[in-house]
Amino acid sequence: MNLKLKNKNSKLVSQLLDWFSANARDLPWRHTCDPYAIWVSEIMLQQTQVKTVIPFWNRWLRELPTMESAAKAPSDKIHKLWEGLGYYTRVRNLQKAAQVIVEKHGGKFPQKFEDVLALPGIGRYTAGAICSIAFNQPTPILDGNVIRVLTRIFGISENPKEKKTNAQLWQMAEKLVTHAAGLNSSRSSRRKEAHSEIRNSQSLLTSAATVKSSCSALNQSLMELGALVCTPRNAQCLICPVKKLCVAFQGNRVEELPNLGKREAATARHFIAFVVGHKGKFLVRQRTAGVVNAHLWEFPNVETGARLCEPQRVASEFNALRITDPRSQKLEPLCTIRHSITRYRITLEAFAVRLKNSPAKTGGVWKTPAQMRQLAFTAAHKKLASLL
DNA sequence: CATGCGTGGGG
DNA sequence: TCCCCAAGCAT
Repeated sequence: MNLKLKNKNSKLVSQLLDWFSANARDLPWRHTCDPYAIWVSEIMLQQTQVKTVIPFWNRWLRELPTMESAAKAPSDKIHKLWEGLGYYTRVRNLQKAAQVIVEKHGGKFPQKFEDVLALPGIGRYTAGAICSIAFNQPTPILDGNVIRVLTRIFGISENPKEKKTNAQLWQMAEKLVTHAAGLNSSRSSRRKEAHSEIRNSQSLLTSAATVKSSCSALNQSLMELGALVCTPRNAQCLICPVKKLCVAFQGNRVEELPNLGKREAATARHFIAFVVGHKGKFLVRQRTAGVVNAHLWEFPNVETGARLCEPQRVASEFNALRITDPRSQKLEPLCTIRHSITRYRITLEAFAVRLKNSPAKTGGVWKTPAQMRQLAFTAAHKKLASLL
């Protein structure tokens, strides 16, 4: 039994490495061996699709190419570079970690797993990904893709979020990457050199027999298979390199796995926003720390219980903001934006307001469109800003 | 350990 | 249109 499993793992690893050698996508962060650049890609890729990340990663590396530049960049700049990616705590933790690396590690990215794990914004997955991909260490990874791939290959029907099952999956991932470590063609003394060779010469497309960074390649192969073949729906089992070893495929259970519970239903919410213009400037405000979209910019807005149709009620909401004398304004419907944020479906009705009188003191700031382009707006409000 | 955190792609 | 979910982490 034990021998059987070991044999299965061995076959899985070599077939995954072969498949990855021939099918790995040409992604920009696969052209570098700079741990800083790989780290940035891993943070951006958390809960975010590859296709979305590519332009953000290119822009970030162009604007902040080094650890030092990231550590000392202004807050406005890092938020603007992250604008549209979501989960903005990630970018603040990224900068905090860069500052820690500059101050405590001499600006050099740490290689010890425990040191990497201790950095803000880096959990078990990301630490494992960096140590394996950048340093070819046999550190396991377990993300959404790997969970899907492993639950199907091994036919695990328990919910992978349960503590016991989750631990089991981490153990499987560890066994696989440990197997891969034994396949490194170079001896330990040459491993590092060989590793940088493969990344620099872009020899991702070599056969497994010559793979020199097996830990890196194995971990990436699991995620790549999950992204390209072993997908949540319409999995391409017929072209899967490990279909013969896959319990779910052999038992026709692919659609059932992984067994993730059901999601909480979305809740509808309604907001109205005001685009207030006066002498070529517009009133905007920065969201406070500790709320959704903290530190990002937006137009003045309020949540309403339901969709507001009557102009009287909209005017009443605007007056409550005490921006100007109630009689000196003109409200014009601008647009309606629908978007989702976490588990809320939001309808945002926007109104343009042209002030006739001077505005009162408000909690916001007056900015020209050119100034606003330097600031990071929430996705919905960025659409409003683009109308100006 | 459950929950909050964003946004956009794709079926 | 609606829903799932994506290279997770912090609290």
